[in-house]
Amino acid sequence: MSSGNRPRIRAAGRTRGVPEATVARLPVYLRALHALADAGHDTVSSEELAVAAGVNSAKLRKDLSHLGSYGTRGVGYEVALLVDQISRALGLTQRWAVVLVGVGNLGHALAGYAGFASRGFRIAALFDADAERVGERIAGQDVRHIDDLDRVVAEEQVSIGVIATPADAAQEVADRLVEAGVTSILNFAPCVLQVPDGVDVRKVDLALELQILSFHEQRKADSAGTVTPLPASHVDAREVVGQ
Amino acid sequence: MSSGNRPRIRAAGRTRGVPEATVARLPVYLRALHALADAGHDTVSSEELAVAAGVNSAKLRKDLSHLGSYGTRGVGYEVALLVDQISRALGLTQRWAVVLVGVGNLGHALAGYAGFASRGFRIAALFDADAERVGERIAGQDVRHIDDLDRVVAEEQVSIGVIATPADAAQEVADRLVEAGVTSILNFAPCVLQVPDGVDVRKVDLALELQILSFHEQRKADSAGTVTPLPASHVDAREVVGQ
DNA sequence: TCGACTTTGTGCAGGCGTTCACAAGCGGCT
DNA sequence: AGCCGCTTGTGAACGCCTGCACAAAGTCGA
Repeated sequence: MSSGNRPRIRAAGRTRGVPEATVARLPVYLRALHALADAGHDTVSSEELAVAAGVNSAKLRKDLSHLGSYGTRGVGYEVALLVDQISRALGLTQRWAVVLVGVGNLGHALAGYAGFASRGFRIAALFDADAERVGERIAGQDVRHIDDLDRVVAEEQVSIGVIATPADAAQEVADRLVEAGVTSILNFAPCVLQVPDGVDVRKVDLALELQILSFHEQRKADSAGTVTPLPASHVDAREVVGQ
Repeated sequence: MSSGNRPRIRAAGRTRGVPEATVARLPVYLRALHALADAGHDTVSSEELAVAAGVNSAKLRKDLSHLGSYGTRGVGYEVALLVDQISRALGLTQRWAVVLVGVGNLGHALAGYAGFASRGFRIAALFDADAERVGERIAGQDVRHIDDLDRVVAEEQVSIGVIATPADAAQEVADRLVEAGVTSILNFAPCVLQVPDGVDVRKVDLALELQILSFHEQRKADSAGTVTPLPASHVDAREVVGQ
């Protein structure tokens, strides 16, 4: 996880005590619920929603129980209510302002990614260190120079930063983001970032995922070779969907 | 999880018994080792490498112990040897052929992403269903029509497919990939894929990561509000780096 | 050659997450 | 009104992962 290994913090707040693993699945449930709502469903059972989200129904129910009791026994969950509750738990009732640093290949794509806007995030500004790129217009935004970062973050109440620079620039960008007041960073650069306590970092490493797939591919090839020479005969029953 | 929750498979093969959580970290170690090698380091201690990879040193040693005993007590690990062993474990001694389906905003960026090539993956072909896009030249490759998928996968021995299409097209693309013989899929479309047993799916959801950050941001804001009105006073000591 | 120091590899305990299985609760039908 | 069937919410068991702490094993210097 992934992921959740550190003890979750029992801080004061409505959503305290929600396990990290659950938090990571809430967006998936939310997406499935939106799809169900669009399809005209009014209520949904844990079994149906679990299938749509690709998880076990018991896990789903336990996840939802961390947010409260919003189901009706014998009936299921009201889709609209659940959308509202999960959105609230995830903090999506407000529209977060995000800055994106690095408008190279990947940064370009991220700037134009519709999924951000549709899920409650607003790209407040694009930055790059390359003077050549400053002023370029991408997805309705002018690319600004990284030196303007402090001002924009303060003016636009930005708390989330996205790093899409080359790896060798990522740490410096992270430092500047933190100094400007950003407290959450999504890092696409293939490197480990050092940040002070209180700053959350999540990383997305495109090549890393492929390398994990490579591991399993090799394993399949090995076992196919040792067990039986047929290529697609005995591959084992697995999925890795969960991340 | 992310991640590793299903029981790992004890299949016949050299790398059996490597926990999923360990597999997910091996690429990180590998990257750190490459950086150390470039910096001229010949050997490295578990403590040094752990810092570079952002993990606990005991965890690192236990991870490496799953691959075998490649360290020297009192000295550390030989960088070159470790690179070799991890590469072998991950199946990176061969160069995997990958097909990329969907050359929209994100697909474009992925096609040009240098990190794939530098880590042992070769993009064998680009595909799109839009006739408008077929023939377009991206990163030295001609975009082909999705109907050519079967032929290319067979000819080029492709076992890994990357989906970068809109969500509503992803399932059909996945079906066609599987039918063509692909056994590992990296899915960038924001939806859950149904695939037969024996096919591995990993998903990367850009908006999902932001939503997780949103959750923690809200929690910080809540606790800052309830504990003390100062904005950046008491944010709790956390990192989420691990994923 | 011997002793001191350094670092690996691992046994073990604790915590988190997943899953099973079932009691509790709600709606609908008679 | 009462019963039946369905679904939620959760107690409990199990397994994986993490991190501590230490013995084993190697190097370096005298």
